[in-house]
Amino acid sequence: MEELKVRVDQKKLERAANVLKCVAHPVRISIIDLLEQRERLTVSELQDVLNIEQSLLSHHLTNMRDKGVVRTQRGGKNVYYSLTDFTISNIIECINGCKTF
Amino acid sequence: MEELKVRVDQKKLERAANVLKCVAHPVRISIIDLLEQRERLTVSELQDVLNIEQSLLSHHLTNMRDKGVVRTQRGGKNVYYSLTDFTISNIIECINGCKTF
DNA sequence: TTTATACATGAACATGTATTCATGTATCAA
DNA sequence: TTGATACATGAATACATGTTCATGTATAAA
Repeated sequence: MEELKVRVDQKKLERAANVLKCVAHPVRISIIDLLEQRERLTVSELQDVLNIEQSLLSHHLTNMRDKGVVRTQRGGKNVYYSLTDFTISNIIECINGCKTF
Repeated sequence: MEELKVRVDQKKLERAANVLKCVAHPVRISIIDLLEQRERLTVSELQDVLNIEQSLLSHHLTNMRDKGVVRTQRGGKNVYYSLTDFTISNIIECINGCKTF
């Protein structure tokens, strides 16, 4: 019997859980998917595609920003959102790779 | 301007979100990590490593089972848990791969 | 057939999350 | 400076989730 223990430390576990929680929503997955296709998008552009209330979208984006999943950059009247770390999009591919789901 | 749209259909989005929600918890990530190391583990074995109340662990496991992340097999007094789809463990690697977190 | 072991379940509670609505702020153009 | 556009914020509500505690059930051994 070899030693059995959790190989991820507590802090990392919590950060990972937070990121995953942030990703774990249809709208937010969609946002990631869209930002994978275009490096940066304005809220309006996202809204056009997602067809949800401006305020709700804004809340989701703020959430994602707070958790470091996206970052923003103002350009005139627009605010451009982009993925902080492109690797995040792999997570969705991982899920898609799981045939069971 | 090329066409921009969400490339994942609604049902898949919801299933993905559910799986991710299920994974998005320190205890449950730990369970996945452990089941990656040993194909199957009993509740007691998990409990020994995780150091949480039996009932709480059982709730987490039931949760994971309901969402298809793990499956069970009884062996005498024990119930063995294992990953339904080993691919799920990639998610943790994905997270680890994201340097931002 | 009782007792112990291993695990599951349900109620109850606290806390967290999603959504809506109303309102606020920044930027630009007139 | 006013108005329009683009976006953010906060309060309120509804709903979901995490945790504990008490109790229930299955299996095996005595």
